[in-house]
Amino acid sequence: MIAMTKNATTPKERKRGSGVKFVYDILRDEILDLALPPGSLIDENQLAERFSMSRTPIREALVRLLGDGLVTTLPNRSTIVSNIDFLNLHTFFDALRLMYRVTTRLAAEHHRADDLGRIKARQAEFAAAVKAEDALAMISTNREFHAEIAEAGRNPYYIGLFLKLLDEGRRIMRYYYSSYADRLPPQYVDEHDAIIAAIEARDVERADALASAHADQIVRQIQQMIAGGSSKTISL
Amino acid sequence: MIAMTKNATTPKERKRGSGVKFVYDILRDEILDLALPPGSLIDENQLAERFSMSRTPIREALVRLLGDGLVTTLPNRSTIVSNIDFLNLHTFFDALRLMYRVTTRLAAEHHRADDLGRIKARQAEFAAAVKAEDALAMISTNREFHAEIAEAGRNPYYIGLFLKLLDEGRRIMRYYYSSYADRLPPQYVDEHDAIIAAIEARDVERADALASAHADQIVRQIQQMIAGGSSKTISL
DNA sequence: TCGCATTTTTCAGTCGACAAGATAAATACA
DNA sequence: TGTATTTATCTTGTCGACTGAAAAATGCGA
Repeated sequence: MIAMTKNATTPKERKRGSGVKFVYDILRDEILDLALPPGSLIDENQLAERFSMSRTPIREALVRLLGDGLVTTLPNRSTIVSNIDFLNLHTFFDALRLMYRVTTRLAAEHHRADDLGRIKARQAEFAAAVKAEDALAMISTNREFHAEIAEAGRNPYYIGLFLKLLDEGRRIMRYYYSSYADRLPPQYVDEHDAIIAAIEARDVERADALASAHADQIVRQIQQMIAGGSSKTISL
Repeated sequence: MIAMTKNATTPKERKRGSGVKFVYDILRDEILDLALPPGSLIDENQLAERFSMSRTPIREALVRLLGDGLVTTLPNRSTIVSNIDFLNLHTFFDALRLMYRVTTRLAAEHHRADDLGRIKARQAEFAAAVKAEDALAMISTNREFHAEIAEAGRNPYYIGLFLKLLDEGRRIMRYYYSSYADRLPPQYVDEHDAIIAAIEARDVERADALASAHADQIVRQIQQMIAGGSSKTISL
């Protein structure tokens, strides 16, 4: 039997219509955290029992995950957690870099007064994670920081792709993540600050350049992790 | 009662597992062709009867369309065909332009021998549509042409977003499309040829520039359609 | 011991039914 | 006659069961 660890799962009753979102969110999280590693078999009956609900809402959640590309279904056979395409990681990096740039550009162009506050709040959270040397928190707060910037850019198409990429990045990082205190480059905090300043000054070109450099940094770090990492030892 | 026009729908039996894809494809097509205009109510029971199958596969198809953003569901109430966000069309144009550029760039960089053949085949189809002054065919063959280029670029993230944008474009064009022979700028054919040449020569920068200009052309034409079009008279 | 055909088992795809929200209709009341 | 409240209807969300297709298990002959 596979992992399929914990946990509670409300023994009580759920509100009508909430069931799907409930299992979707949980499964999605478990996939991105590699609690369900790529290739894991996903059994509908098992999930139905685990969440103590019928197969129907489970199925709907799986269809959504399919749409996100997080699971793959073999026709008439089991559905599995999608594999990470390690051979084509460069396409991922390329798209990630472009989205970093484009969203930051647009934020510099279109941000409104209250956007800055939210962005700075995310940056504070990120700084706290760096200070605490909590790499996992870094990943997630970094995501929120850049997602907030993307929101300020107000292009739903870019936002959608960017979020997808950031999530896939989370999965990749997890994969190559061995120890807690790998290397935590604190210059990220400064780079974030510089990006914020450029956005605030509405300096589109500078924002672009900074985001580009920042993206290169991050991509490089991930590539280092991949190259040097003891890999596949998923701690925690 | 709403439109929900034609048609046959296989009276015979379907193969197991094909049901969902079947209704998904048809509904998707009808939405993009505005046979189901934005805001249309989508009734599961009605569809179930129309396709003579249970509500379950219908439902799954709708969930997929939801993932594509083509339909919207009001909780516990009906699902409707998603509206076109006319107020933010500029975000659409912006993303479309970028994807035109990026995919063409990558095609120039990464295309392989047999890619050119496929691309040229699509271009031939496009030229035929132009010659026939069939604007609807132009839209669809133009889509296939650029989709083929995107495939040659081999970045699944860009391909995904680009296809989504091209489909949304089809819907928008349909919306503002009044007469068959609006204006059919034949220079598109030449522009396509130039793009092909640049890709073949692996001249990335030239391919980028040409794609950029081409995108601007197309965007401009759509904007003209919107501005001058008698609008909302959806013929055919 | 191995390869192939056959049976068994498992699980995805589909179905019909029921129950809970929500809306529209009907009724009561001021 | 207009507004509030109850009732009826309609539709979605969920359920349990059935069916069939593919994989695993079994049997058999070389």
